[in-house]
Amino acid sequence: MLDIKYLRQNIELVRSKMAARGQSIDFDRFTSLESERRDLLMAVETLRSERNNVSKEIGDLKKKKADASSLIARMSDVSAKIKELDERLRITEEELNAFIMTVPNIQHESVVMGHGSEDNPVVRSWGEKPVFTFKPKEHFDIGENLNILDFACGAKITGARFTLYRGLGAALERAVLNFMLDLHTGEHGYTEVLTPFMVNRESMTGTGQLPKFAEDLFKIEGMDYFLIPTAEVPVTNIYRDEILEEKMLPLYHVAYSPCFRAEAGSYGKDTRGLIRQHQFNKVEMVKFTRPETSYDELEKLTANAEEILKRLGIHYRTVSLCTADLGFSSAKTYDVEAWMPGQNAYREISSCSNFEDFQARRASIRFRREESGKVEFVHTLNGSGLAVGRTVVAILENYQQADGSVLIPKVLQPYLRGVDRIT
RNA sequence: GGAGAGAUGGCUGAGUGGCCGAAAGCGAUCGCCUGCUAAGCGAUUGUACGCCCGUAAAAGGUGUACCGCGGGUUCAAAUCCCGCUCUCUCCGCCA
Repeated sequence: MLDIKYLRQNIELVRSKMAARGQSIDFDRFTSLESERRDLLMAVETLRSERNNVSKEIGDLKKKKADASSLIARMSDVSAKIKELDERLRITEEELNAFIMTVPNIQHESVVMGHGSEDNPVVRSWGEKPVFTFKPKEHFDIGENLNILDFACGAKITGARFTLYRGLGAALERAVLNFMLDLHTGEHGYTEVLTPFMVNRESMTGTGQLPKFAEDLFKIEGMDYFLIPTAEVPVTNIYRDEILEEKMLPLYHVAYSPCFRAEAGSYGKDTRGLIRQHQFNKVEMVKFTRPETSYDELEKLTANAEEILKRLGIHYRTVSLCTADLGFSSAKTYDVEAWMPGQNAYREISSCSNFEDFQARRASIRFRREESGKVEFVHTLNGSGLAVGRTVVAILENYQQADGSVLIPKVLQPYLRGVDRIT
């Protein structure tokens, strides 16, 4: 959510920023709603002020046993008027709120103008594509041949886009996520949290999934709870409606969670394999920072995600999302894309974003400056570190051997009781 | 699932219709005192939104709202009434 005051004063700037994102926003409607709100507010507050004053007089008169009936009659009218204006104000604020909730964040000046993912500039890459003496297979073939991934069984138990992992497949998934958590907590300074996997409506609204993206969520029947699409939601909401001390910042949290996504609108895309599931595991990093450090923190956060792939020995590249590809709440996003030899493509395995104060304003997460005592919004950032299922895909495809077996990267072997190859 | 108790500021806790944005204590900040620390004394101590004045930004003044959330009664609600949520205790069930 953008700052209403900022929006009011910078309409043209915001308009051009939104145009670059391919969004057209009806700012005339905003302007008229906004001035209507202020007019109504002023009117209602004036009446309230009168009522407060006269009510005091009535109290005094009554104490002196004097007659207050004419004042009471007048205030009765005033109260009725207040009620009526209040209702109009409520409706206007609701509309204004609904409007502002649908305006995306303003992108950082370093974000390049583009029309789609093909315009995302590559900012760096690491490692090299492995060379195979045979035609590398896709992970679902490797996994099924080794009997560690069973897509048919996942479909039987639940439905499409669910998978059963068997034996060393299940163990590999667990090894990968433990390795990630240990690295981020042990070397990168993150504090681990384990959160609820379903959250209420306020939490979903705080991080921006609602009201705009309800169709992407799974909702619990009979309750106003939702399955989380990412640990970002519960972790960011830890500090919802709080004022933090400046010296607490920056706060680093890392959380494992399963992620549940309805994947509405992605029919026919990545229908085979682990790439696009209704349920997948992810290790998520979340930061709360002072505004002046958030872009440095974004670089560090992205480096923390990349470090996982370096240690696993998987070639990747990092792209900076262009205006058209940038998420709703994000001011700047780096995607880390791992090389997947079976697919002969780079696939997103992490997405690291700086939301600046966009989420913090929605979720009301603030901090008090030590110097001035002033309250300001924090900046929130988050990034996958990494998507666990897709990391397993990358391992299977990059470490596959001619005989169909898969080597286990050295760093994971301690997490697999020393197993160095799945056969 | 059944029975009961509760929700007030950073914290503890008073407040059953007007003098309550809210006593008192603790904590915090500033000042005095002091060789230093402690003690003591004094002052300050929420957030949001609007308006005025003014500014590079601020400061300042003023109004309104906020005592779990939503509604109602009343000239007037932290206080009375209704609904909801959450917390705690006991019973049942359970990993």
